Amino acid sequence: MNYNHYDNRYTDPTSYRERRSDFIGPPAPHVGGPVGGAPPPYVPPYGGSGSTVGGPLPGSGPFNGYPFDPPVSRGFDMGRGGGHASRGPAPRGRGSVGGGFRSSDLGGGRGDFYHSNGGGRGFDSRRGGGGAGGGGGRGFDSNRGGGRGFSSGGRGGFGGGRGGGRGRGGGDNLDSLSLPKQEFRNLVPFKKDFYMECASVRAMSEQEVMMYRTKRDISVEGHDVPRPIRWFPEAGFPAYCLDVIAKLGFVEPTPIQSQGWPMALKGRDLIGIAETGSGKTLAYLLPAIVHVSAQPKLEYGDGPIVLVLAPTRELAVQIQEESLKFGNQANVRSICVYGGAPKGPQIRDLKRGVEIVIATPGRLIDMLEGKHTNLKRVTYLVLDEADRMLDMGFEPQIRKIVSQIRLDRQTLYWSATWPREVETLARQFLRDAYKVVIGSQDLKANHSIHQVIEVMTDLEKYNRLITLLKEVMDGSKILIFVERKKGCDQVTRQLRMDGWPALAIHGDKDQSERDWVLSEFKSGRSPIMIATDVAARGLDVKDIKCVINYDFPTSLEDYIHRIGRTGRAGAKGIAYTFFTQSNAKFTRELMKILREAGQAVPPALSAMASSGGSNFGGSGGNFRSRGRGGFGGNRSQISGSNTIPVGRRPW
DNA sequence: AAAAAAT
Repeated sequence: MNYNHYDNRYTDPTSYRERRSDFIGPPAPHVGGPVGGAPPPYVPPYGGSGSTVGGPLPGSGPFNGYPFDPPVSRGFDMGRGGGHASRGPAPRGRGSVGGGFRSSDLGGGRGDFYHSNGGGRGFDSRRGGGGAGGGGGRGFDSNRGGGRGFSSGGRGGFGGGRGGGRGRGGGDNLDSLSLPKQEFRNLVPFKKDFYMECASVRAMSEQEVMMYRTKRDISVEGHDVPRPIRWFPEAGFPAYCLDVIAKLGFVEPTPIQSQGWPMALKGRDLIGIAETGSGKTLAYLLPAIVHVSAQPKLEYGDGPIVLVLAPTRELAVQIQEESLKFGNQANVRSICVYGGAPKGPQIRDLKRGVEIVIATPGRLIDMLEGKHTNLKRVTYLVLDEADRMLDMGFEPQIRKIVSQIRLDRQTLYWSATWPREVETLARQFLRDAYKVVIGSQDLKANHSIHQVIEVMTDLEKYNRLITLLKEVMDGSKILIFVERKKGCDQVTRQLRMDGWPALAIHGDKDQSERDWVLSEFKSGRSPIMIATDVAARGLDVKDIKCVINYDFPTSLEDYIHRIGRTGRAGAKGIAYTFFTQSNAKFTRELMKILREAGQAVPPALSAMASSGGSNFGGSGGNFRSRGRGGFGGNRSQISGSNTIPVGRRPW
């Protein structure tokens, strides 16, 4: 139990409960709204009268008693407006962290995948059969060739993909010095194909299979694709898993599950793309449990068998919670390894031996460097939010981690968004993968979310937020996204000043505060959460009524993920988005998303599209979106130049 | 022109 992320509460001088009551006040006949109880009609709280849900205590000012009152020095400044004014060098919160792993460290000329055109990486050599470790490569190929002859595919391994005359000089030291090169010789073979097609599935005609897939919008790629299963028992999971599924109240597999499970159980690599809230986590966790159960028991000193990587700590924790529901059996323990929490308990748990590790990359690398665990026994690797994990900031870390894992592993990628550019990079870590996409691969929002776009200026945002909250607020959960940490604190502070029960979460806050804020939000005790993109992906909070994009996100993928915090598991949701002139470059693509989802396109928005999508807000636009939106598409792409990053979406 | 991820 020591690995529980709430541990820090118990080590705090003030207990969690004390702090809570400090904020909310006594369970309260005298406070207007009982915090946890049935939500009364929300009384917009101007004037800080005591009559608010979880609002300020009687007689207390804003922030009074908020246990994580942000110090003013954090730039928690009350002035609003002028949001985009400051252009100084953004103070990097975690400068030291950032420094170590950026792609620039990987040596000259490499470029991240968004820029891959310039890099000359020779991706394709991999498929051609060989690549032969690419000169100074890492020697994976030789390892492979020597011993096992696992899979005769012409897979060049990493070497092939990367070598390409790049001369990985200095940059690579980072990998080789801090982590010993993994030894892949004489690996014990392992089993990864567990799939036995159920008779009722085999009985389906090709026709029926096709119809089933069409009806559920399932498209598949790869050779030897298994048929979808239609009911939980057809997957062949252990009985106790089916019990849990029944207890959770699931009736029928979601499309990603019905096609993804047989694929994953066959032991094959997989790219699984399905909309937010459609059950991707279970799509990989249950096969993981089957996988683990078939492996020899862990021995002393062994690392995990299953490794799940996630982009934020909260998401990692959530995945572990999910896996705990199923992993009650002694042979599938799971722990979560992530930053911001004390290392000691994590180290202890790792050393004790654990089958499933769910981790954020940084802390896992830390653990590997400290030799507290190893990845020699990992045979089932999951990248959740895979496109995010392969994004610039993460890719080097992923590369480093994956280089420690045997090549004949099973690798699975999952996300709701899958930009085409990511696939080439992604396939470097896969072999002979299936791909299953629910719906089209184009950017697509969950259709049970009602999307409302409101065009306005920056100066109008706050007032509109207040009127919107008055309209919407009935005590249920509202998640507000802002672009930056500073703005996150500002909006939160202002809302609290105005008496709204709002808490902020972002990456500059202590993990203990992040945990606390999220739990307050989840429980509904604090029904308004203001967040940066730390909360954009994966988080599954029950009954979020409404998402508000106070600031438009920096990519449309993020837009999809953010609004996907509502409308989960078949529920309806609503998402309001404040859209300003400075977001004009997203106009066309956003309209496409709206149309696809059958949502109204407000005239003010279409007007922005026809007015030319002018996009010169200061310094020239975000390279990631260049070439994708507005009319500016081809405008400024100097083709062939390595100095101008190639946009994420070349069409 | 952001955020996130190790200390």
